[in-house]
Amino acid sequence: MTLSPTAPASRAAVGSATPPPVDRQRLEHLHHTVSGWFTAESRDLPWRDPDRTPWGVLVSEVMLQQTPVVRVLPVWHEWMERWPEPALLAAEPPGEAVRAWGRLGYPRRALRLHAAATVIAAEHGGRVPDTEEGLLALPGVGSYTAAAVAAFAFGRRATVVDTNIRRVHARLVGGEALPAPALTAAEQRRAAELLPEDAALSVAWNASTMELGALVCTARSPRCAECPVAADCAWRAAGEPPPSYTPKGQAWHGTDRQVRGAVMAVLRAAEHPVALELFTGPAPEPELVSETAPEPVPGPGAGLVSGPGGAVSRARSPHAMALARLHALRTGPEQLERAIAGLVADGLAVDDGGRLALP
DNA sequence: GACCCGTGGAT
DNA sequence: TATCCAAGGGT
Repeated sequence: MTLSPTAPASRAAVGSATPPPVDRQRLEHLHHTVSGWFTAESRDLPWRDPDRTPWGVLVSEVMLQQTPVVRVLPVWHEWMERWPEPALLAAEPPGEAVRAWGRLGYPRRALRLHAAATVIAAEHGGRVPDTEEGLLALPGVGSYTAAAVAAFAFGRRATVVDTNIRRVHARLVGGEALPAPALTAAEQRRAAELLPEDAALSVAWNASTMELGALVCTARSPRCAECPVAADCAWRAAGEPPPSYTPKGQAWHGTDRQVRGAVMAVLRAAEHPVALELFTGPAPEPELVSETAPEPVPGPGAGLVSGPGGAVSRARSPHAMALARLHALRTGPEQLERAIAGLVADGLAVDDGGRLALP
C-alpha cells in the first residue's frame, strides 16, 4: 500500500497485478462514503448506545470475539444487568462468570474477563483503562480488543483490525478476495495508513468499515449491489479473482474440544460439584426428554414436560441432560481424562477431591 | 508461525 | 450432511 498524493490513477489490471495506489483524494472519498453509509444503515446495537459504559463496551468486545452478534445480545444484557460495574463481577467467584457465559463458546474468555475485572477493580479504581496500552495489559485483551475499546469507548484514534476490516481492506484496496489466513504486518501497516488523522473521523472509519464487512462485504456472498464503494473496489476492478488459498476446515467430531465442551455444559448446569465417576462411569438410562431444550437455568431438579402426542413425562434435570449429551459422545476414558485435565489446567474447572466443579 | 481453544446458524 | 464462519487471544 502506498500513499502518494501525486500518483496517477492508473487503470486496475486483471489478475495478480498490483492494485492502483490510494491517493489522498480517493482516501477521503472512501472515508466520507463509508461513514455516510454507516449513518444510514448501521445496526442499532446496545453497546453503541450513548448511555453505554466503557465496561459495557469491553464486555461486548470480548463476547464478540469469534462469536456472532445475535448470540451475544441476550447474554450481554444479562451481564450488564447483573454486573453493571467491573467491581461487582470481581466480587464473585470466577465460576459465576463462566456459568453466566452460557453457550457463547470459548469459556476461557469468561475467565479472563473476570480476571480483567479484578485487575480493573484492584489497580484502576474500578474504571476501565482509557488507553490502548492500559487495555492491552488486561487479561483476554489483545491488539484488536485494546484498539476497539480505546476507539469505541473513549473516542481515541486507534488502528482497529478485525476480520471484517481485514476483508474490506483486502478487497477494496488490495484487490484480493480474502485476506491472508493470519494477520500480517503488511495488513497492519495498510490499516494504519488508511486511518483518518482526525480522532473522530478515525472512530467513524473504524466502526463503519467493520460494519460494512459484517453486513455487505461478507466472506461468502458479498452484497456488492448494496455496497456504497463498489465503484471504488479494487477486487471488482480486477474481475473478482478467487481466493488464492483454500481454508482448511476445523474438525470437530471426536476432538478434545468437543469433549471439553460437553464437560463444561455439565458443570454449568450443575449446582454442586460433580463426582468424576459420573463423567467416566456408565451412561444414565435413556428417558423421554426434549433434546432441544435451551441452556438450562440452574434450578432444582426435574420438572414435567409434555412429550409427543401430548404425553407428559418426567424430564431429566438440565444437569442430567448435559450428562447424557456427554455420554452420547462415547468418549474413551483416556480422552475424557485428557479433556478434564485440560480444563483444570486452564482454570475452567477445579478438582475438589474427586469432584469436578466450576472455579 | 502453528496450534489450540466452543458453539450454533447458514449454505 | 458436511463445511464454513463469526468484532481473537494465548502459548
